[in-house]
Amino acid sequence: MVTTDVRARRREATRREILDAAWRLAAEQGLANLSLRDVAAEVGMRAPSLYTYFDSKGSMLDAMFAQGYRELDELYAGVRSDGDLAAMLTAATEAFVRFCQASVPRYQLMFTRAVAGWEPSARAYEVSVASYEHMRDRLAAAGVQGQRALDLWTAMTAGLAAQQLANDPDGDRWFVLSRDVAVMFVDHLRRNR
Amino acid sequence: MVTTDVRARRREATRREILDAAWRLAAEQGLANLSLRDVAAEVGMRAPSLYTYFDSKGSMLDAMFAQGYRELDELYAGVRSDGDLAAMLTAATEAFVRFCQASVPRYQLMFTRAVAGWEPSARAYEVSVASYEHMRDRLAAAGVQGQRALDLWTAMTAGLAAQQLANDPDGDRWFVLSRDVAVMFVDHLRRNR
DNA sequence: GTCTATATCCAGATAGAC
DNA sequence: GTCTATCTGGATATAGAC
Repeated sequence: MVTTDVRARRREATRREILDAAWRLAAEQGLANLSLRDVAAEVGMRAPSLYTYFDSKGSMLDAMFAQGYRELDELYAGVRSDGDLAAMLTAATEAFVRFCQASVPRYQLMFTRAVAGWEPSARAYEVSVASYEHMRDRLAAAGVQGQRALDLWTAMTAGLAAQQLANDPDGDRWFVLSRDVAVMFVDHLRRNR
Repeated sequence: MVTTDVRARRREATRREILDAAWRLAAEQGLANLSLRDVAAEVGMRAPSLYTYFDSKGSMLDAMFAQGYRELDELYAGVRSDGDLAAMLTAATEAFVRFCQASVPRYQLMFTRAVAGWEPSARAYEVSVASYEHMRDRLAAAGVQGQRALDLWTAMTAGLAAQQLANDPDGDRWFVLSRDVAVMFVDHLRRNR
């Protein structure tokens, strides 16, 4: 049925519009203060109409959460891995810090528990796990092997981003340490081999 | 006036009781869900009575925030600094991760923006700055000099704690990397001298 | 698919009696 | 200093008309 297909596309487009509006408002007034009323108003609707597109506020947040991890996945996929390891890790770290700076609410939704009564559903969580596994495999191929090394790495990149956002959200203070972290880490790997 | 003094003490004791109750409830039901009604009930009062002891919910959170940084300050003051640098940094990192694990709401209040409409007042913020400066001075005395090195250090410890709380709140998975981080960092300092 | 109207609930804060 | 009663505002979600 062609008409059904058209309607499905239209529906998907509206869902996108709603999510875009939600991100926009979250950036303006804080993720924790995001309300369905405001999101609806932002797309020219009233709150109850949103329930045509999402089962609940939680399922809308689920969609945003999964979207964030798909974006991170794409970002990491674009990091060049043909140079030496330190160069690749530097690029990955810089990309990650910029990714976090680009949208504070996205960062909060993906990496902190900033929304009061919500946590990602199992379905949404799977997307984040897939993203993590892709990163793990790419790093392993580049020479970062073992859970312990990977944990050390994620802690350092998470720390850079956290400090950058908390203390210098629009600046470079921790971003510029990306290369130091990468070199330090590569030296650490060499020493423990 | 003796009576006034007694009343001031009593008042201070009640303030303590209220803060203890707030921490307890925050641990049970989440910092973001903390309400004055519940805190009041926990100490056997009704919500309006709390306004005798705190101007607003925000000022209660301010007191909790400042309390957290005073506790962190004491913790760091107790870290032995007579051994070699790597040993001291390992101890400091382990202490910090345990400090964060000991109270998730305290961690959220101090280091994230987990409460919707609140941020620390200027007075409360000063306490956190003082704590930071003490840590900075202690590290400088031990051989960690310069803003860049300090920023690198805070990022790594913040990252360990963040990953530990997010992915293994009651475990050791990132805690056990404290020594690796310390040694890695000391090597980095030596190389850049 | 969108609306109005409403149910239900909970929050912080204040007025004023005792 | 503590209470009851209330103000004010906001949230998610549902019922049912159009």
